[in-house]
Amino acid sequence: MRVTTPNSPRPSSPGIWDPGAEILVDHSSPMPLYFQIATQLESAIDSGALAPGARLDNEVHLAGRLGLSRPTVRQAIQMLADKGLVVRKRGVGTQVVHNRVKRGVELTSLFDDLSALDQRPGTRVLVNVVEPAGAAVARALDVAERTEVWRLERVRLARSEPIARMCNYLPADLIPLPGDEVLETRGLYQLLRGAGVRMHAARQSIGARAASRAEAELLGESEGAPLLTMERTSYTAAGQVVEYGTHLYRASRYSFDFALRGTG
Amino acid sequence: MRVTTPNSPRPSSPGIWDPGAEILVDHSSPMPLYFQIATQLESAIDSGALAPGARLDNEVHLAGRLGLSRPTVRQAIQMLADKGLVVRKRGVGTQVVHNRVKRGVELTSLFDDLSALDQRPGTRVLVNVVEPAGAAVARALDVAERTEVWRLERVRLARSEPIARMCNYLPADLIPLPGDEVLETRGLYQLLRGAGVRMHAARQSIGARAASRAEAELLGESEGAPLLTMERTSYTAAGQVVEYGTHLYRASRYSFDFALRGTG
DNA sequence: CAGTGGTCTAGACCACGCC
DNA sequence: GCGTGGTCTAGACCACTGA
Repeated sequence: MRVTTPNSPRPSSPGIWDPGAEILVDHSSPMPLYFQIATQLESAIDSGALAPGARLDNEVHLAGRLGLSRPTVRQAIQMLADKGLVVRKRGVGTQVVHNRVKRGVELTSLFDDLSALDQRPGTRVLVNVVEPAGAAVARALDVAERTEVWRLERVRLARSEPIARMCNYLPADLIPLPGDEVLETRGLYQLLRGAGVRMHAARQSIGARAASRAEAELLGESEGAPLLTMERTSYTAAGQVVEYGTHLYRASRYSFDFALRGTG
Repeated sequence: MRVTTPNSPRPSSPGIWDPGAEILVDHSSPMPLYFQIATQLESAIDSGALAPGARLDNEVHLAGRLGLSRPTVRQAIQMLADKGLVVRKRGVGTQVVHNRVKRGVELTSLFDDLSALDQRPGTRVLVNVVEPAGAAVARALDVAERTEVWRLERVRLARSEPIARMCNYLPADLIPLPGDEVLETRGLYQLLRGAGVRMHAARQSIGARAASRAEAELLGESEGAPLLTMERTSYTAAGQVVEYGTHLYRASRYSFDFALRGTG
């Protein structure tokens, strides 16, 4: 997608990186133009071609150079501003942020997180059944009581050591039920994404408590050790519940890192 | 800002609430038009006038009724969609979400949270000094070592019971240093907002550990009790560090609830 | 098929920050 | 003053949905 042009035909002012030279738009692509621009600018920032503090070419120039209207270019840059990658200041310009806030691990799964950290994630499947929903689960999934739901209970391993115990409930008709062997090599969110289920939002609650004897044994901790608890309900864009889960993490081995944005 | 008109002059189609009848825009106001619209629509949703599932008037009609262009109206509705209050579907329309995800407690302070819950928050100030930054604090605040920083240590109370111990570091020149008595009645974020400091993003890490003897005593727990730990760095829109804090919460009395949005 | 949101254009004026 | 982003207009065509 990104094309590098080592020498700009006309050097721009010192300190101002000229994105026009490295951005190409494809009018025949189904991908929106503003998205094409944003993607390429983001790549430039990720790769360091656009270093922190670098000023972007201004909207009007960039639009002219790309042969696009200003609103389109503006929409692209706004995407980056919303992500916190650049800062816009009226009368000044747009700059790549200095102190980049780590990309929020929003709506990712533990499996993804561990994969990204090269922690060799593994899974032990304890329960993988379809059963009628009890009252609490029915309320959480927003379905009628005794509706068939998919119940999943797993232990997550990293480098062969237990990290978490995860209990999940999902609508039974959401995706074809995978066998245990599939669940052992793929995260739940990975499976959902693969089946075209797209998460859009989630409600999450994080707390802590002391480990019971059984929990301690399962996770390789001692009784009374602090555990992180996480309860999460995930939704599609249409507001349908995708998944309800209650997870238990060893506090000695895991913490939740994330980025927040905007004052609401 | 919002004006209620009890009787619509011309009843709209059944099931479709006609926002045009209740929305007024003021072209002379310094508040952007799209923001005026979004605010009033949000009020209608909050108040229940726009019930979950209700369809909004479409963009073109609404624009015509308000005497505005479609992009302006669209920007307003997009704000609500970004907040997760409405769902937009091409070929269908815009609906108020059924399963409303609780407003994320993004970048709020514990004091705000407790105030909102009517928990009668209080504060005991343990430390309130300006001192030279050590290596770790200097790195966290992104300032030179031995720069003067404001150090704050407090115990947060709710209904006169201790809930958390909070340690914060801030650039000393950010706001005039308040006396202890001010800190006892106002949250830190409240003070910062009042001084015009606007938080834009934060990096946060939540974990858990067992209470030491001193911590247990301070918080009214027993030694070894599980505590939630939170470490946070807050930034302005320009990427400057506003505050670095390490907090300790009684797990028996507090949990972090928040909403996540978008798949990143 | 008609209706909806998604995208895009080619301009315009304004408010703000800096010089 | 001048350049910047912030806002706004009045159209346009397209893709998708549902009847």
